[in-house]
Amino acid sequence: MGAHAVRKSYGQGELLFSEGDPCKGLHIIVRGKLRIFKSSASGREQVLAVEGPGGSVAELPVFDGAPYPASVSAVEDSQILFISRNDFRSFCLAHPEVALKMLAVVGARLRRLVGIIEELSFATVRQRLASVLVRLAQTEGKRMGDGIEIQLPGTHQELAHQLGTVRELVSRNLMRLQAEGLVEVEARNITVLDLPGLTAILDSSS
Amino acid sequence: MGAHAVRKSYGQGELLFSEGDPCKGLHIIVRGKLRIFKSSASGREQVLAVEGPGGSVAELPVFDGAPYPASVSAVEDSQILFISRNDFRSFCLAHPEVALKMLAVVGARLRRLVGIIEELSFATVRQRLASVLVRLAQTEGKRMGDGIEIQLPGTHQELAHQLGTVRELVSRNLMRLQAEGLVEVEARNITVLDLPGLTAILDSSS
DNA sequence: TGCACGCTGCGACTAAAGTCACTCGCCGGG
DNA sequence: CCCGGCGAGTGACTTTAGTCGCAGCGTGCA
Repeated sequence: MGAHAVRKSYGQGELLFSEGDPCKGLHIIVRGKLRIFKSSASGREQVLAVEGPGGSVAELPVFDGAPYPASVSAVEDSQILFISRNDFRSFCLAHPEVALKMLAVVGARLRRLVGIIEELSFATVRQRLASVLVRLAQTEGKRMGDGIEIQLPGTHQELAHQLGTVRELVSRNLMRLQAEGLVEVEARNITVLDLPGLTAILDSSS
Repeated sequence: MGAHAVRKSYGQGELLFSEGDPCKGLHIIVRGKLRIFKSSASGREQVLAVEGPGGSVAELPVFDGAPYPASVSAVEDSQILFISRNDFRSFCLAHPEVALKMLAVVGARLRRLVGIIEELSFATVRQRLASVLVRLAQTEGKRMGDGIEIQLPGTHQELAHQLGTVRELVSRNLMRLQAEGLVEVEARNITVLDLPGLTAILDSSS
């Protein structure tokens, strides 16, 4: 009866499973950070979500039994709680409020995916980049004398994967924002000098 | 106690609700066809899904109470069964298996969204177009002497919205496929002459 | 009959995205 | 100390996407 959970550990960069693999069960993050992503034949990647402690991964195939629609890897060393498909199903049937909770979680993920679709089909790389910079500035930005200091979560390559583009465009667009006086770039540390100006980029139709 | 459902009717093109509206409840399609879509400031649209009879719409905000993430309009005259948010919630709590069913439905939608993201970030307009042609040929295509006859579900404009692009590109790419001898275009009726060739477009990395 | 409107086909153009091929600087291991 | 690898910057180029403006065509309706 007690949820039969198994503890698992993954090292940085390790793959939990790949797109297309049959679904074994639900993964809950105890410690660390996971990256859900799609990869293309030509080596490109598109990150769908990054989940931290308390988050879960692969909720959906648990319910329809179909294979995983995307791959998941560990961004950093992580500890995972694993619950098999059947155990979780019966747990949901016994506790309907848990099922509703799951619906809320899946709903939130759905919203984020819709957001990604919106950005991919309506926004330029420049706008998407500005978008993450604004988000970073608003959440983990440190107010300094001359602006807000933020720091990129990973390499340009990784950021490119999140934006659905390539490294060079990230680099170039960052430089362009700097040339326009909106930000100051020093490697991975960025100072946002003109947040309103940066925000204005988000809804410029031209 | 019995699920308090209301019948509603919508004419062709009518809007059921817009992105950002507060969520009232769940919509189930009795007859007709609904289109879930996002629209941008500059008038562009991206179709997220088209649902037919038996399908439902706006499942997710029912559970988290947040506003609708996208807009929904009727593609053709439609009859809808509407269930208010609270009625449906309590119904789910009383019948856990219904909640699980909903999870499966939402899961399927999630899968489709992931598919859209994949196409948007990895595939060209040409490939996406070829993709829908192949899908149409495989589902509702009529085998004729010289090929498979299919017919576009709507105008080029509408198809463009589904592909996340503009009318002209649909027109041009169709013409190009014709020039290459893969299809024959006569207005909205298309004859697929070389299905393997068309399929080959889908995974050409260059 | 003919006019208006919606759908489609182009041509020419601009802009954005992506590719290739390199250079440079930094850091860590041999 | 030198080397190798990785991340980053950059110029030049190709390809794809998107924009603008307009012409042709059919259908329906006055």
